[in-house]
Amino acid sequence: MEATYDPAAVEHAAQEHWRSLDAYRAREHDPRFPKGKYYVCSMLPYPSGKAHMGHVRNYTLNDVVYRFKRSSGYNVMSPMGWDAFGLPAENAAIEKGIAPAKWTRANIADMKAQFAPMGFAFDWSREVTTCDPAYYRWNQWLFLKMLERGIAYRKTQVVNWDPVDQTVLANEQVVDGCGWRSGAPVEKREIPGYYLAITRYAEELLTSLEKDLEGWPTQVRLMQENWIGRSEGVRFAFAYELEGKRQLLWVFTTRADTIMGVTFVAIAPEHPLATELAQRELAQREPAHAVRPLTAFIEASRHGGVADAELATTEKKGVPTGFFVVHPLTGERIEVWIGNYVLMSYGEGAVMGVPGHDERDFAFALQYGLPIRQVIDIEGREFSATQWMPWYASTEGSRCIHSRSADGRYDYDGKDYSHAVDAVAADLAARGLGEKRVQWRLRDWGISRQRYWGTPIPVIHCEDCGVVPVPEKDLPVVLPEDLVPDGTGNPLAKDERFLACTCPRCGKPARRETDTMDTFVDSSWYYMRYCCPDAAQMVDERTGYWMPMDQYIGGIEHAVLHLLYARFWTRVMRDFGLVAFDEPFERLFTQGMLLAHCYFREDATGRRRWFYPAEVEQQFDERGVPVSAVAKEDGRPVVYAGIEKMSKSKNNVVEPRAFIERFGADTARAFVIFAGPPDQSAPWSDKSAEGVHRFLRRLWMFCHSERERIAGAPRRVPATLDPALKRARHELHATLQQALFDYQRMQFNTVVSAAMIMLNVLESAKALPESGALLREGAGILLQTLYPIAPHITHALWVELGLAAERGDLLDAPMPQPSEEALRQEELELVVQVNGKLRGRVTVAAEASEEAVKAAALSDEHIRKFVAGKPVRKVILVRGKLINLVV
RNA sequence: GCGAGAGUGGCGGAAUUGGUAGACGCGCUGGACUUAGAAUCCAGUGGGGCAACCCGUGAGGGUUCGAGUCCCUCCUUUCGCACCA
Repeated sequence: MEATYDPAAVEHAAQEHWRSLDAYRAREHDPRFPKGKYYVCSMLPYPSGKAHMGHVRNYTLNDVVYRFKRSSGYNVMSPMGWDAFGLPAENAAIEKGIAPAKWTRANIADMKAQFAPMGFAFDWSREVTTCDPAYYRWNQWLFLKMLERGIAYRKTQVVNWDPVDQTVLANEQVVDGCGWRSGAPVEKREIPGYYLAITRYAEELLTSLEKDLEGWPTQVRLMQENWIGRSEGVRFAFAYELEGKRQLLWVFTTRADTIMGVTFVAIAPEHPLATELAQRELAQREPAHAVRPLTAFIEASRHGGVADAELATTEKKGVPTGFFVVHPLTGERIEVWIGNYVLMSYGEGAVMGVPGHDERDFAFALQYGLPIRQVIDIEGREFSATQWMPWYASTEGSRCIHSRSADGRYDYDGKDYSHAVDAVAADLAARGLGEKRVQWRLRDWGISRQRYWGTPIPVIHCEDCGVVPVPEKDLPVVLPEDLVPDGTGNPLAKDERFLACTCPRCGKPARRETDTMDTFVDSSWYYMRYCCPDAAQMVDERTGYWMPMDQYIGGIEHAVLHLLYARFWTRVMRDFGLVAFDEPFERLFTQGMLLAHCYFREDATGRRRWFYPAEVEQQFDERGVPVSAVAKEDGRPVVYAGIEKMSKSKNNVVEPRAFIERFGADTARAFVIFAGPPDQSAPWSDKSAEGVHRFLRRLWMFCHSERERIAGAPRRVPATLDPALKRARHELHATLQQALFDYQRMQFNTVVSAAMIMLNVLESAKALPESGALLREGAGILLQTLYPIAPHITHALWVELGLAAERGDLLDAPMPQPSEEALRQEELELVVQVNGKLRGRVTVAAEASEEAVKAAALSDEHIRKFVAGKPVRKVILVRGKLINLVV
């Protein structure tokens, strides 16, 4: 055994050992594991080409779960793959002139090589790469199935359009109303595309959140709940006449109790009625240069961002149409306005305007001088038509007032919120003008992208037959991999080889669809493909064995996108009989980000130069308070800018390679685990990481120096021990108990602490006489406790101490359990409180009665001083902890 | 604006159910070993006080024998949603 710890050699040897065993290959129904399957998986990475410490943290968490569960007797499977389609590859192509396929595949190879030294227990035989035709053909296949059943459908809808890049942009890609790449003002445009009917599953996706996902963080469940956004209300109509025909203008409201307070109706600029009225305006107001307010307003709202946050802060604007509809209950004539605050995509794209009891309507009415009526009263509070008060919109303790129609037919005065809503809904229903209705915020999932690097949507456009699905036998529709996008539109649209095809229905020449699928389609089911990567179908019975996944690990940023789509996709697969479960992820763990310190120096022009943390030396005063930081290169000061998310622009992305070369993967792994609770963000710190390295080195030294004694020691700890040895053993087992509890609840940072405590205990016990057996037992417990976090060094020491020969490979050695006997104590030290304040300690027999403990406490002179002869009114004894004397 | 979470030493963070606040580590101080440094080891390290002791978990109140933990009010902060009718 080497006297000094050499991480590179140790890690290389351990990895070679496990590679030779093909140790991480998971097999269905493996008889070696009595407890059955356990599927743990991390969200698959995008192959950017650069591995950073954040990856190390994420996959170490995954790996700790893998190893702990395997040591606990489970047949564990932990796969890995690549989210290989997407925009960054196209941008790299534009920048460097490389085909996205080539760039992506090179990155995958690179990243895989960078992950290798970390020693993660991935079953690479199950690797999935989403840009492989063998994978994405099943995206296409299921899409065709959905098309058949109407779950996928084609429609034309308003989207964000970048006029320079010639593509649709997602809401997140619109920055200040402009395209994030081109900088051009984004337009709203009606574009045909494919949608998946996720709203059909809205109810189920919502109720399942509470029913089936106890293993998910409440935060994520809440986010999904809000995203799905169920609201109960009333859908009703205002009647109107246009060109001699009676028509209905539908609106949705959750406040039907305020229907008597309607003073206007507002419709979205994209509302069909707005379009129609604008056309009438065009027809009426010749010549062409005449002022046409409706057309102008609609046109203006077409520009400008549609990002929701931006809309929320935009001033409320509108235009009166001069067109009137009839209030369904009062018969009043109500003017229709076009309002920029009405969303076409929610409800009916039209709302009743009740300025008295809706803050937005209030602001709108105030701006345009529309009447404001109070129809709700709360405990007689004063209502002002010039000043909005939050209680105006309250439903709590509300009563309807001034809510009688002129003819007396409808009267809600005195009714509270829910009775009024019921009555209004019934009255509307009786007239055939409305009914109660549940409205969802969730919208169908638009999956068409005018992008090259994605799954081709398998449809063909024929002049005669229209849109024709590609027949199943012709799948996959393979994406040509040699195209290099140049930033202007979709290169597929210019590629004749791809475009040209024949119509499957009539055989005439036709054109292929050039839109590709949203990459969230790829990530909606890859974790099922891991179970059967070579299957000739989308999934097979092996998926039934591994799924649902036992533990999913990933970032919270996917709370409403990927995690919602995957739940939806799973249900679609279930309804097609492909799988037999509703929810894909039994338990979800959202890991925190890894942050890093950042430092900069400003030059004369105010430009900041950011220093990589390792280039900076932090200086402290005599109390340990940081006072200044200097650059190592010139010793001159730099400005400390705090702890931030790792980013290229702040030059604080810590790359694992150099660190691992110096300190080893075990140190990197143990530090990212030790740095803080796994579900919270934690800062990377070179100094602290070195502290963890020191611990591993001490562990190595300890095993090296005690190796002979341990090897020659009895395998069982003697039944009777010296008090000092007994205390040490007690602490060892109590710490183990704590560590096992922390593993269960995924609080791995304190497991590292536990291992450190164990080493401290052993270090002080080694000098005690007859400590050999205890050291042997303790070293075994320590190595097994630490193993899931730092597998290489523990494996090496396990072998060196002869424990492998005795108990087999560390991989499958069962986790030790604390011994009852070691945990039992004959004597306990109790804390003595007087009136709840700590005043001393007494040592008593474990079974001592309350009276005995009290007597022992009172016999202590120090404690008597605080009791000061006063009568003890009450004694509270907490077994094994403390006694409190109340005087 | 709405919703959720978090505020503990110089720093990262501990403290299963209300029961010894600050585990473990970093940093810092002193010492040992070294020609010297690095490394390592030993001791100390919440604040105040010579001491007995007092004060301390964002602020203020409350419940309790006892509160970092429970309740109320407020402040700060992070995250999510954001004209959803």
